[in-house]
Formats: sequence, structure tokens, C-alpha cells
Amino acid sequence: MTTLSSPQPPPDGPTGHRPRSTMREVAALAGVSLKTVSRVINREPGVSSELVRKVERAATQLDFRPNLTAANLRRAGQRTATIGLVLEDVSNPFFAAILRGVEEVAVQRGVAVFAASLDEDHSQEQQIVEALSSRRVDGLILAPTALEQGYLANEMRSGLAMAFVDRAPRGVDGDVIVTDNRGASESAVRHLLELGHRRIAFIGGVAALPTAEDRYDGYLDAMMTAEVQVPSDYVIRDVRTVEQAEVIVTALLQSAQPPTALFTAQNLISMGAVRALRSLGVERSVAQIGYDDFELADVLNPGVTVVAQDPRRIGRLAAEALFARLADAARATATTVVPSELIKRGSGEIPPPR
Amino acid sequence: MTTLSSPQPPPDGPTGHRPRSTMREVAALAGVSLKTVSRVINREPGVSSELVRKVERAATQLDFRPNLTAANLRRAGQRTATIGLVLEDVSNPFFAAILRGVEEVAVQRGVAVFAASLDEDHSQEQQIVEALSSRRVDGLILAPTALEQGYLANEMRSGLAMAFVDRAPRGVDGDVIVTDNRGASESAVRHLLELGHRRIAFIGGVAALPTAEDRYDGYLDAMMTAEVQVPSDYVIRDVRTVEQAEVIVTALLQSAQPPTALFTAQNLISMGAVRALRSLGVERSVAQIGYDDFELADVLNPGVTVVAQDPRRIGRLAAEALFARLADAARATATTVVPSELIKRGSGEIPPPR
DNA sequence: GAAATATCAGACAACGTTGTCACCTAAGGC
DNA sequence: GCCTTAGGTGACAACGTTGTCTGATATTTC
Repeated sequence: MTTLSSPQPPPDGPTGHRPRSTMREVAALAGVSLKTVSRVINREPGVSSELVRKVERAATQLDFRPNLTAANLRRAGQRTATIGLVLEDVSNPFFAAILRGVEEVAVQRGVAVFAASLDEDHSQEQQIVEALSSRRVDGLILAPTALEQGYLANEMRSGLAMAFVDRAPRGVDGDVIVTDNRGASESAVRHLLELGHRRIAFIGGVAALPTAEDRYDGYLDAMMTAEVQVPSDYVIRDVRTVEQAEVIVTALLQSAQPPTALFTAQNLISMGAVRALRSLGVERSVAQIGYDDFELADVLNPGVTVVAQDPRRIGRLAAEALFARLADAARATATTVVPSELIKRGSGEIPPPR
Repeated sequence: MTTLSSPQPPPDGPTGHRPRSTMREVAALAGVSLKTVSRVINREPGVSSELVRKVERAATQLDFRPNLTAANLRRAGQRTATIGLVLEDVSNPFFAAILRGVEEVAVQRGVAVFAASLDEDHSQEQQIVEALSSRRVDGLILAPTALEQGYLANEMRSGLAMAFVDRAPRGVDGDVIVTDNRGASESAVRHLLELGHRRIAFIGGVAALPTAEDRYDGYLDAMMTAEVQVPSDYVIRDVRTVEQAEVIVTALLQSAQPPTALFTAQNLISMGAVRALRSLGVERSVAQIGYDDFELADVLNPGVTVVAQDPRRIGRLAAEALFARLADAARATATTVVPSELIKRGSGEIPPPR
């Protein structure tokens, strides 16, 4: 519905580029003041419907897109409607599901989400947080991997809202959404013990992380309660990749006194173990329980028994905690423990050889 | 190394909040002008080392974090060092890997990535693009899902760099990174034909998307070249979820004239089919080839033969194309076809029953 | 018909930063 | 000793927007 007599936008430059139009230009085209355009764009009351129409037409014609960053600058203390999510690796399905849950809540509120993976390099954590802080995200959801998050105290004092997922931070206080790593691990290992297993190996991730630590503690709890000795070569930690897990489990099973059951304490490790068991052809004689569910775990034969978290829910809860804190910075911090569920599919129900 | 005599930052308010400090405050504390602080922060030459030291100390003391959004405002025509990635669903491993690839390239350049999933709701595409455009992302990588991307023309003319992954856009021109959906599908189906299969079913995703269309065309190409009739009930399209795929494949295999081989044209569909085949106990008698690789496909028994894309590489290439366009807006657009590979694992090598 | 009130529109400063330019000082050249 | 130059430093405007306030019309009230 463009009127022919309306002035046209400035012609394109040599590269076909026309710089983005501003409120000033919309105002000029509509024949009103800059402020009136601002009012129309923000749907503020008190503009006659005639001017609203004029402005809207001009805005459409110039393909005006408000510059949120400029707006946020002026709206002091106002929000950028932007949050960040800093994870270990988005391509890990566990973290991808967290991101999805966060997005789900954020999009409802018109908030955009920065996603950042830390990769191996845990020292990047602070750098990435600072990069996002410079972009003035309103809040940040972090799966802590650095040894210490004390550096966040200043950020938080400056008004950056924080929530933590998967692991509690060290050195600062904040809202935390975790699963009961220790308890769930303990019950998984107890399940193996109840079947009669005594030679149960623990294969875990990066030992420095609280998550891995808690899962290890849960394993120990169960073993000690049952008064079962843990030979040191049944405890393997700091495993990082599927490939590494496969190699290690293969070696473990070929040792002189192989375990009769495996507790694989992280999803990549579980997958590596699944591979190892199958390539040795012992998937029906050696029991396995994994931490974290994974796709197709139920289709394998036997199905893989796992302690399943609900990462998407964790993401949603974290986002909700973050927005709650943005709404009320003074509210008390809370730790939410999302229950994990032991899903029995067969691999965890294999009894020890007589 | 804080000197005791240095003035202290303003005391915290009642909520423990101290608003973020600005260059002006750093300048006051260091006893220099605002502009000098700016120079130090941006490492511009021509500031005496004494002042550099003073400013740096003041900045640390106040925990100063430059406001990138304000800086970008002034640096007109300058970049926000921010890009967006709009996908169907980050929790799908295929898309998660693309995100990872994009991140990988972006982080090297100090660029932050907005991630957004469209979910079912393809009509959201334009809204999300506009939301990111308002945040003045320098560029956008889009996996098109809406029927038409003509709406992007204005954005691109305003200087928004675009790259497309997984599918070519409709209605605009741009850099595209795709796999050879049609050719790879054709060769997969030909592989089944060469084994002697004639009753080959096609189970595909949302038919309106070019990807699904191309894969279907590849299937038809192979079948027609081999002069094999395609009964209409062997073609099932618009399948969206694992569950749906499972139900449909189950029904198909229980029909009067079940197919002897399946070509499942998308990763979620492949997983559904894997489930269906196994729950019917026919995974060793009905052949299957899937499009897109998935975790553990090789561990299943039989392993699932797939046409594998390299989504992480697709993400990397897309990000590189995007940055190349940012560097030179006038460069010609290109379509990069990333080869897919047929990975034979067993399920695709099952011959038809005699 | 005057005064009081809505209603609407615009001028202006401000947000936190950078680009431009002008200024000051000390060093070097004659 | 004067002029030039280089090296530092700061004042000021500007980026695109919104908050505040003031002003100009209509509309109501008595």
C-alpha cells in the first residue's frame, strides 16, 4: 500500500547498500518529530491515530528496524533482553538439551540467548563471561568448569544475574540447578550390589569438577556401606572422550581380574563403554549402568540401564531462576535438586557370573 | 597491587548493588580525561606509559568492563561482533553440531553467537530474524524453514550478512552450504537396488522443505533409472518425530506387501525406524539406509548404514562464508556442496529375501 | 466567554562510548 | 632565540534512542 507520491528511500550505493534507516529518517519521511516516531514504535499512548498511521507507513517503507542497543543505552538500568549460556560443549546432547530448555523460556519473554561452548579449555571460562558481560547481557547461566568462580562476585555486584546448572559454583553464591549426583550414583551402584556384584568399576569424567566428584562419592558411599573393597585399578577418572573411554574400558576388561559391572559416570563415557563391551562381545555378561540417558540406549541389546537426568527441564528451571532473580535481585538464592531416575533396561540387571 | 591511599569505589546500595562503572568514573579516579581512558582501553598508541598504568589500575579497581553496545553505537558502520544462528532445533544432534562448528570459527574472531531454535513453528522464522536484526547482529546464519525468505532482501540490503545452511533459501540469493541431498540419496537407493531390492520405501520429513524434496527426488531418480515402479504406499512424507516414524514404519512393515528395504531420509526418522525394526524383530531381514549419521549407529546390530553429512564442517564453512561476506559485501555468492559419504555398516547390505 | 483541563507534539538532554580536532609542551633544527 | 615538529592530552560532537519537560491546540466546565 505504498503511495506513489511518497518520497522514496535514498538510492542504493555502488554495492547495493543502503545504510539502515533511523528514527530520524522515519520522522522526516512521516513529517513528524523524532520523539513521535519513538512513541509509535514503542506503542506509547497519546499519539493520534492519524500520526500513528503516517509513522507506521513511513517505517514500513524505509524498512525501519529499531536499534535495540541504542535504546538500551538510554533506558538506563534497563535490560538488553539478552542472556548468555556458557556450557562445556553444545554438541553434547546433554548440554544441547539444556540450551533448548533455556531457549524455550527465554523466547517467551522476547529474550535472545548467546550460546558459548568452552571446549577443553576451562581457562576460557572467565574470558567468555567477560565478553558477554561487555555485551551487557542481563544474566548468565553457567555450567561451571573452571576451578573457581570467585571472579563472578564483581559481575554479580554490578547487577549481572547468574544461575548455575549441572554443578554448583565455587567461591560465589547463586541459584543452582543440579541433579542429586551423589544420591543417584549411590542408588545406581547399590542396584548393582543388590544383584550380587562386588567387582564394580567406576569410570568417571574430569575429577576436578564437582559433578564428577559427587558421582564418585556416591559410588564410594554405596561400596563402603556394603563393605566392599574398591581396588584402585577399578577407579578410573579424568576420562574426557568417547574414544578414550572405549580404550580404557577395553583394557580394564582384559585385565587379570576384570570387573563384573561398570558404573560409567557420564554420557560420553557410557557410549565408549557400550562400544567396548560390544566389540569384546561381553555386553551380555558384564553389567553396565550409565549416568545420563542417551539416544537409542533402549534400542541396544541389551538396553542400557541409566540414571537419567532431565536436562531440558534443568535448562528451563535455570532460565526461570534467572528471570526471577532479574525481577528481584534481593531474593534468597536457592539450590534446586532435580531428581534423577534409574531406568532399568537390561544392562544393569545382568547378574555377576557364579 | 592496590594503593591504600587510592579513593575507594562508591559504597554499595541497600541491595548490595553498585551500578557498573563507566569510563567517566575510571577517568575521575585516574585523574585523566575520559578520552585517555578510551585510548588505554582500546590500546591506542600515543599514551605515556605512566598514564597507561594509572588508568589500568583505576579500571581494575572499579572492575570496569567496557560497554560494547555503547562503543558500537559510536563506531558507526562498525560491527557488533555478534552473529545469529537460527535453526530448527538445537537439541537435534545434527543442528547442535552445526552450532558447534559456527561457534568454533566465531570464537576465534571474538564474535559471540546468538542461538535460536524455531521449533515446529516455522512462521516464527521472520520474527526471530527481526529480533536479531534489532540487536544489530553483523550477520545471520539461517537454516531456512519458512516457505520463502524474500523478506530477507531488505535486511541484506541494509548490510546484514547472510549465510544459509542445510537448505537453500527461496526468494533471495546468498551463500549456501548444503550437502548433495539429491545425489547422495540417489546413490543410497541405488546401493539398495544393486543388492536386488525392488520394494524400497521412502520415509521422509516435512515435504515442503527443499531438503526433503531433494532427497525424495534422489530416491525417485534411482528408482526410475532402474525402472522400478514405486507404489504410492511406499512413499511416506511429512514425518516429524521419532515416535511418529516408529508408528508409521511399524504399520508399513505389517502391511500386506511390506517393503524389503527402507530409505529413511532424516536422522529422527532413522531412529524411529531403528526402533520399529527392532521391536518387530526384523532388523536382520529388512534393509535400512538412513540419511544423517547418528550416535551409536555403528554399535547397533546390525550397524545402521547411513549417508553421513559432516554438520560441524557445514557450520564452520557457513561461518567462514559469513565472515568473508562481512569483509567484502560485494563478493559473488556461492553455493558450497559438502560431500556426503555412504557408510556401510550392515543394515544397508541386507539382501532381499529370495 | 474565560478559565481550567485534556490531549497531543516537539525540544532538549542524556545514556557510554569513539572520532575529530585543537591545544600544550618539550625537543630538534637553524 | 625563534620556528617547526612530534608526542601527548583533552574538549566537544556524535552515534540512535528514550525520559523529561514545555508548549500548543482542542475540549470541557462554570
